[in-house]
Amino acid sequence: MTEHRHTKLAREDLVDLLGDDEVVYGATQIFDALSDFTRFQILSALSQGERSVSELVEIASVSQSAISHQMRMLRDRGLVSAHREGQRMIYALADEHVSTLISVGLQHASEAVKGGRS
Amino acid sequence: MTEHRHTKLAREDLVDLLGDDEVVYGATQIFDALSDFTRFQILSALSQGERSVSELVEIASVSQSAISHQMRMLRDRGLVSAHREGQRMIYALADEHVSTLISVGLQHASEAVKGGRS
DNA sequence: TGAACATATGAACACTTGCTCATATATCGA
DNA sequence: TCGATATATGAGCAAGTGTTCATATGTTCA
Repeated sequence: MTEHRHTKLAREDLVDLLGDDEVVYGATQIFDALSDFTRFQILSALSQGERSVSELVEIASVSQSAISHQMRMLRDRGLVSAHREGQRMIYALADEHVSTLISVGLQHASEAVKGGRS
Repeated sequence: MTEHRHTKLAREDLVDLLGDDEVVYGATQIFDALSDFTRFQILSALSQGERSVSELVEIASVSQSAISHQMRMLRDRGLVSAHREGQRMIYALADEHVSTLISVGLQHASEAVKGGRS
């Protein structure tokens, strides 16, 4: 396991990363994962703990098939990990950054929505 | 102007926000803005300072029309603001959260990519 | 006013996406 | 092994997306 516990990036390092198309593409991929309502709900739930597929079906209110398809994508992108427990497949977040992103995204949205609500 | 300078959210507040579909949808919208390669480049550039449309055309290597279309979307979502300076339109980030998200996204991607490169 | 420059807009199109339906695979208990 | 339960997979489709091309609007300077 690599050690990388929320070390803040210097501005110059950030600019370096921006010059690397592969890194930039990778960044867009994680944002893409969070850009869909269903996937956001899945990842938010996982950010609070492991969940089985059937639990996620309940949480996201979509079909079991839809959840499975989404989980495959999230697994392919390395955002979640899975292990079997009896008949159930248990999914967990595989990337600590996702939680941070969810938190910042929600904070942004709640401030944006506050303005529009009396 | 509302004061909201990076106050960290308590876990309970986060769970509250997750229950609000409107807030969740708003969060997915900002992630959607960052999920496209062109828009990510635009927003990264703006996170380092104001830019005109023609500058963004250079940075993102797409047509002027493509940039204008994207800027309209970013304006509609309240992520950028614009003002005119002579013949130029100058765009700027309108949301401080975007910079944070870009930074975390790049950090995630650089760690992910590091593994795949010798 | 008219040419040159900067940006915006609308239509059209290839491509992608998230879903459903049907079905396959995997595991458990009797 | 059989039926029940849990999850995965593939095909197909309606809806959405990002781009380009052509053109419109806006601004400056002579």
